Amino acid sequence: MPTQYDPAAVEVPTYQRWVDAGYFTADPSRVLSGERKPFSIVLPPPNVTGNLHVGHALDHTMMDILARWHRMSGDEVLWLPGMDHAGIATQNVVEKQLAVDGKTRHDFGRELFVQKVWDWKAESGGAILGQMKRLGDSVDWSRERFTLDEGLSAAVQTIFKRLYDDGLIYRANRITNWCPGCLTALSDIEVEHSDDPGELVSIRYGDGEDAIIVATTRVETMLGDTAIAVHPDDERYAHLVGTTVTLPIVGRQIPIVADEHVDPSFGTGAVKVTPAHDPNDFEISRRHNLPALTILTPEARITDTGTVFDGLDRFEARVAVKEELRRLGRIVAEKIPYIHAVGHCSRSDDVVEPRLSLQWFVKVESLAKEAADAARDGRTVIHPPELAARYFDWVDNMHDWTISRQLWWGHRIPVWYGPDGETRCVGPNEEPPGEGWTQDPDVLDTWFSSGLWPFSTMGWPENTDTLKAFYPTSVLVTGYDILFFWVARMMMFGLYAMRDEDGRGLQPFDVVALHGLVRDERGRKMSKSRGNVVDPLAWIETYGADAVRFTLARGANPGSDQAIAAEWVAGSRNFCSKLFNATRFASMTGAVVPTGPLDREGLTDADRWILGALDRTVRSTTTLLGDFQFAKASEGLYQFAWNEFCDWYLEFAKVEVYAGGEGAERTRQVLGYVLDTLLKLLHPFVPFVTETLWTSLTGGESLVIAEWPEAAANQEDTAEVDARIEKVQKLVTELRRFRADQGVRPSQKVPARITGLEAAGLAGLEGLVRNLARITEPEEGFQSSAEVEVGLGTAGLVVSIEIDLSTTIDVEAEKARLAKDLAAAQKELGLATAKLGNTAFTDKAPAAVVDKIKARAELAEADISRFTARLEALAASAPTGGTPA
RNA sequence: GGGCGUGUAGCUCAGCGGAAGAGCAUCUCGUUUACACCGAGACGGUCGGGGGUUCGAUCCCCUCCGCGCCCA
Repeated sequence: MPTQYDPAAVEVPTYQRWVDAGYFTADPSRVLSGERKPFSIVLPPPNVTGNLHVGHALDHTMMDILARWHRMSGDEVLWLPGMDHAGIATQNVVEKQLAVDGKTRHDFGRELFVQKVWDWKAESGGAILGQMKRLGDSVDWSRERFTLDEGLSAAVQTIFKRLYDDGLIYRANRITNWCPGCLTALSDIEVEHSDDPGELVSIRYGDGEDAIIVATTRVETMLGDTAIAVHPDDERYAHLVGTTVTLPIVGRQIPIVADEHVDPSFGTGAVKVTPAHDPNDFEISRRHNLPALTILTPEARITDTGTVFDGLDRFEARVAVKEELRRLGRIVAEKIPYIHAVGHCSRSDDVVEPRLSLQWFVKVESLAKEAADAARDGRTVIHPPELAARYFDWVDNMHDWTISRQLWWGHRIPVWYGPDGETRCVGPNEEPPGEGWTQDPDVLDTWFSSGLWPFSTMGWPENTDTLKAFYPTSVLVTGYDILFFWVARMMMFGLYAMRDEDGRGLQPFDVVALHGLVRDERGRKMSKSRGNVVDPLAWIETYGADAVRFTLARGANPGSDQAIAAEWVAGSRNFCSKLFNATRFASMTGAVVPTGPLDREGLTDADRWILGALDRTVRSTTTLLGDFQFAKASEGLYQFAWNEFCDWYLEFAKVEVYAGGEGAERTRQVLGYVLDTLLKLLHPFVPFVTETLWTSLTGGESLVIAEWPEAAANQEDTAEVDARIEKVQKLVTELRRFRADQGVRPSQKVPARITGLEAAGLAGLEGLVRNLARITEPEEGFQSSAEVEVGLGTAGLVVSIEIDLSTTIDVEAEKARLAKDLAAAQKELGLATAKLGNTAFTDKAPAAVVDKIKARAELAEADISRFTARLEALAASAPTGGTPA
């Protein structure tokens, strides 16, 4: 057996073995028959163009931990994978390829272009699925879905028709977020705001007493102004309301109107009104019957203004119009730079232009209310609860959702227009109308289809066994940053489409478990421009998937961000190696995993101590996983495995095993039992290394289908045993400290006489102390050169060890050691005495607390007198050196 | 501007009314037959500042300062 674990050699074949064995395939019949409880997760569908980034790695690790834990706990687990078609992103990818040959999608026509996108998807799309396998995702590949596949497309058409017939989908001319790069409308959540430097230009309209000054960051839009608005109570402008003013450059007369929504305290209190290019202005125009003049083409070039600026790009026009206004003496002030929030397209990063256009919308009011209610009444629990406010903030203030996109790649809107202006929405099983009718050219927002994901993937609108067994899903795991993207959409559609027997909406998930962002090692957000993006696959190659998973799990505190760095992944790799070596040792010493429950008769204190700690770990791990506390669960397992099992128990076990006999046999069983249980507990976190070690240790088929451990039913109270082992640890640690201070090499054995063990209740544990502290029995000619006294937590309870170093001791080092201990004890005594001298404390504090402080004071006093005596003895006996050997 | 978080050892984070914790980093010693991807030991913190409540505050309240996120 090698001394180091090599993840690269085992991970890929191990994963393939799991898939081939069918461990991840869900069987709804076992749920419907009542044999097993269901546990289901739908994977928030990644983008078909995407690659696994470290945020996915965290998300997937959490889901996989839950899936594997529930599978081992005897639930029927469905973890359903798939991808979304990512309308804009995917179309952009293929259009970029065409652009290399100087072609556009229009050169091919709609049908041919869409075929090219499918070709691309077949060849290079979905790389992320292979990357999920590397990470170890235990998803049911037999149920993989794609938002644009046949079944899901039928689901989209079905729900569209239902919403349309219910009056929840409508078409209207509205101001929408328009991306001049992608040439499509966007929904609110596809717009990202950033504080960008721009300029705030103040322009004077009119002259003399009738002059009115407005400020804007988009000077070119003045060409489309159709009014000036002021607040009705604003006395500064009262005399102007109802009059008109000449629009500079254009020469058009525009009215001055009074509108409640103008903020009189902002700027000059007057605003220019450009109805076709600003949502607020559009509202004002509707209230005052103002015309809306579209002055920008879809590509954001000036158009239809009748000025020399027609044809200019918006940013060129911004400069040119300002210069012309300056020439006309209309510029009164400029603030440069002026930092303000600017919306960018989340796909292309182009500055989004508010633009009046005819689009399809979902009327969200009733849907959003349902989505909020389901969370408020606990049908869906948001975890951690402090993030629920964020969810409510969003669903309570949602605007109607723009669902049409001017793209070709996606679900085409199933609405047809007749020769006489008729409109007909076509359901999934209906024939489209014939001659003379044309279908709406637009497609639906990708999230319209991903909103159906929790049930469309299970076969909806058919009432399949999968749906019956696994909907509502148990938990949705996702980052708080996309709470709006996934959760709100899926909640709205799930509650609308899925109903229980009473016709009540059925929530898509029982729990929404939110995690934070993965940041770089200094806590900064990862970004391409900063160059601090980490590639989880590179880390998987270097350190193994288990190491990446364990690092992410260990940092995953609910709802909060985590930092990650390569050296921490290396630490997790080291942990996997530690497990490997512990198992290696256990195998070499002949550890056996008991087939039934462990026989707890005749066990040593060390055995009972580790079993007690193991039981606590089983209990806490199970509880913490149920509460999505991945960080604490991982940390607890790490501490148990490394600091208790490896650092102490294995050393105790060596003493017993090397002694041979019956005790050795029992220890081998305990070793096997603890390791078997530990590997099971760790399997959801680090599936590959645990699988490798467990199958080799036990000869079992697979940990994937092994049974999740339960804490011993009649667990004995190990408090006394724990106290004894703690004392042993204290003795060993103090002796090691003395040795280190005296410069005695760890491997060097030194003779020593121990007294007081029996009084401390440690009579049977001398062997452990001697072996771990590397001290031997005193032999002939034994001469103590130093005495170490170790206090064991109670005043007067002291074990003394006389050590024969067979050389002079380093008196200065020993003095320093004692002085340090003395100072600590004195500080302790000072604090305790002060408290006890305070009658307010002794009167009001609980008796148990007062007693505890009294005990501490006594212990400190005892320590002080002991340390003082020893220091005095040192000073008297050896002022210049040590005692001759 | 509104809201939500957050500030604890050099770094990343737990703890959140009764003796300051972990991992990593640093320093010293060490090839002792599971492991140098290791072992043993050590160093390191007026728990952002200031008030208040309490017998007692890192923990509760107020306030100020710093940082982050979301929404306008």
